[in-house]
Amino acid sequence: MRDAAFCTSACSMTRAMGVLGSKWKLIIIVHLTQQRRFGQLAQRIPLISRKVLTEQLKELEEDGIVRREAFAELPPRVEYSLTPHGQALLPILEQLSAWHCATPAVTAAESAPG
Amino acid sequence: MRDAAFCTSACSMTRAMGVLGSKWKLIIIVHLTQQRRFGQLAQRIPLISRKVLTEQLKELEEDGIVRREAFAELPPRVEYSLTPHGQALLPILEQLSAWHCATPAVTAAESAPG
DNA sequence: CAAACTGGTTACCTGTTCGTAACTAACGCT
DNA sequence: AGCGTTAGTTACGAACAGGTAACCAGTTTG
Repeated sequence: MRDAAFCTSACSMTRAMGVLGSKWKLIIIVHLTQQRRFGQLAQRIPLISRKVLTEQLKELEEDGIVRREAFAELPPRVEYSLTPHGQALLPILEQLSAWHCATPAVTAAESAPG
Repeated sequence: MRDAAFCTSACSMTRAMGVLGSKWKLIIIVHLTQQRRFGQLAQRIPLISRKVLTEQLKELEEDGIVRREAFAELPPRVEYSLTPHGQALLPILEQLSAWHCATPAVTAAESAPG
């Protein structure tokens, strides 16, 4: 989802979420470090459908995060890669993954004392 | 949204998105560095409704990211703050905001050559 | 002729998210 | 008695996100 109202907010985190705030985009960006072909991405990203992958890649391309290269072949071969702007996200996403791996184990009982 | 299927994925970014992948959560976390009262948060976070704020704070509390403290007062006073686990997100979110501020200006025409 | 390949599109449907507006509780004040 | 305060709840409807399945194109192969 690209949220126009978010994108024009005075709050920079809100603007960032306006562009990246789909549940799939950060996942796709991370996977682009390992696969480039559309079909490979569709196979390797857990739980995603081709329809959503296509849509999200299109938005990422429009936002200058991803680059699309179509080769003049049949059957069609298209490869996606990160632009420098997209590459700049990678260290941040690695920290986010690491943050989540450091999540303390909590039981349901103690995580919601309220 | 908390997505159970995402939370059990083998991919760590997918698991992280299973917990944080709502469009509001990172925004709320950032705002908790400046406001603690529920009403202040509702006023200062752009575009959010009290219903969504309540729901998202509850999930953040359940996931050990946010701490809720209710004072024995009337009318009720409740303050929210980040747990150490939530605090650990802040440098990452600052980088995300900075990344977005560094977004190159693109016209619609040049951002979607495909 | 049919099948396979790839990347993408589309119609339809379901599930989720969200916003609105009204409501709740108990106290203090007028 | 009614109003204001705060934080939270709830019902309802709207909007959005997403999945499924079928379709498309052109070449190659059997």
